[in-house]
Amino acid sequence: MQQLDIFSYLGKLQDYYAREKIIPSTTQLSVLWNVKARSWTHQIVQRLKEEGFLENAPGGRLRPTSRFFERIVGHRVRAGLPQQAFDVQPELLRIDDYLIEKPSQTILFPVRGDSMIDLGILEGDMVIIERGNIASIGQVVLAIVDNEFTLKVLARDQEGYYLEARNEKRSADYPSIRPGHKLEIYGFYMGLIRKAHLPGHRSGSSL
Amino acid sequence: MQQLDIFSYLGKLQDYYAREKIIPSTTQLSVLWNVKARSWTHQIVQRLKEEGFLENAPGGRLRPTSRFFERIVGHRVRAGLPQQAFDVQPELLRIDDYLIEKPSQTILFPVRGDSMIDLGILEGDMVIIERGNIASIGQVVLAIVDNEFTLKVLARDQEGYYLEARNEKRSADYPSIRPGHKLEIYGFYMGLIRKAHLPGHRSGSSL
DNA sequence: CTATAATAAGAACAAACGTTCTGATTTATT
DNA sequence: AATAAATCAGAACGTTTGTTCTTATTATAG
Repeated sequence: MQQLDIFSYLGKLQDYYAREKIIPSTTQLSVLWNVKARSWTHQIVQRLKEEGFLENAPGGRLRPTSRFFERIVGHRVRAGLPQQAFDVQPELLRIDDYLIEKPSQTILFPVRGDSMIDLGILEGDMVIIERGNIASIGQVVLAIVDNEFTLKVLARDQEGYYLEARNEKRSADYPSIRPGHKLEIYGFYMGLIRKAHLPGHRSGSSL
Repeated sequence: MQQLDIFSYLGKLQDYYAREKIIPSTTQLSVLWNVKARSWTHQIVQRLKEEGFLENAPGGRLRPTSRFFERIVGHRVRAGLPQQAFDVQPELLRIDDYLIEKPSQTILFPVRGDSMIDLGILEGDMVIIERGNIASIGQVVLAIVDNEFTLKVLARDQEGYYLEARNEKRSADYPSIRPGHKLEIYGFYMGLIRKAHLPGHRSGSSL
């Protein structure tokens, strides 16, 4: 008997996907894999599905699963490291996938000031905002106050809704904001991305 | 006459793609877009191709271009609310491009603990690490200490290099780490991504 | 060698596909 | 009201699709 070497097929497909960002049809897979019969290609695909590398998207076409992209760093680098890291290399867009659920209603917003520093939101960060105006108390929202956007925590007391900063040290500088008549909420804080500002030159000595 | 509102179609497709990770067939696009005639769907697709949001993969199927993933960046003042108008081009950026310069040398790393909280790095964040071992003093590095990854600030005094935490409040809990004989640096902190934990539901999907 | 299961190929088919054509309806402008 | 372009719909085409069936070839264990 033999053992079908799933992984040689998988490898070729992974390389193809890295290039073309798409899983091809059975016919094209046959070419890619040097398999003469589509039926056999189909068989291999079935195996890859059983192993959890592929799955059927609505409509029947194939798409990669998360296993398809799996690659543990520890293996490549150092055997036996307890914590795993995630390799981003094969599929760049996974960060985008991870962060954004409704692209059409999402905008990025640069943060100014340190009024939300206690939540780890720093000046220069890009906040991910999803449009919507049904907010819960305690949620971080992007509100419009005096025709300017401001990122604050939505709060409420007997007098009604208001906006709170989150900067304990400078709480005096960031008093709660009570809207004149109506509180206009533009969207919700869904997360953030930050680009570290590196020290200008990398002159350090090698270790 | 009229103006075909490309962006309403594009938005629906972007949301669909975020869910299903695939561009569907013309037939399914018709359903998604509520268009009765596949011919008209085909027309809209042509327009999206002309605008550079879609392209044909080998084999003829559609795939998203990099423009497809561009996100709108908002501004401080309300004046130019991002309404996706044609006349005023909003600023766009791709999250992955923005964050990652060298995909092949970049990994993501989940943060545990609050030892770096003063730098706005919280538990649950994903730190972006670029491999390399030439570090500058003051830089945040991912080091390997006792066979575990740890994120700390690289420092140096007359005795040599060591690692510092950044948590003023609990500085007693995070003493500086002096490597036994050799300090092994895995990579540098290049930024981070954070998914806000919303009140109620939605725990993160796997990356 | 023989038996057996994995591997490979081909033929065939209904369904779905991308595309083109032709015609109807809507819409804004004159 | 008349016009012209944009929008929408339906039908029809040849091709590719995913899938199943049947049959040949290989490799290994007994």
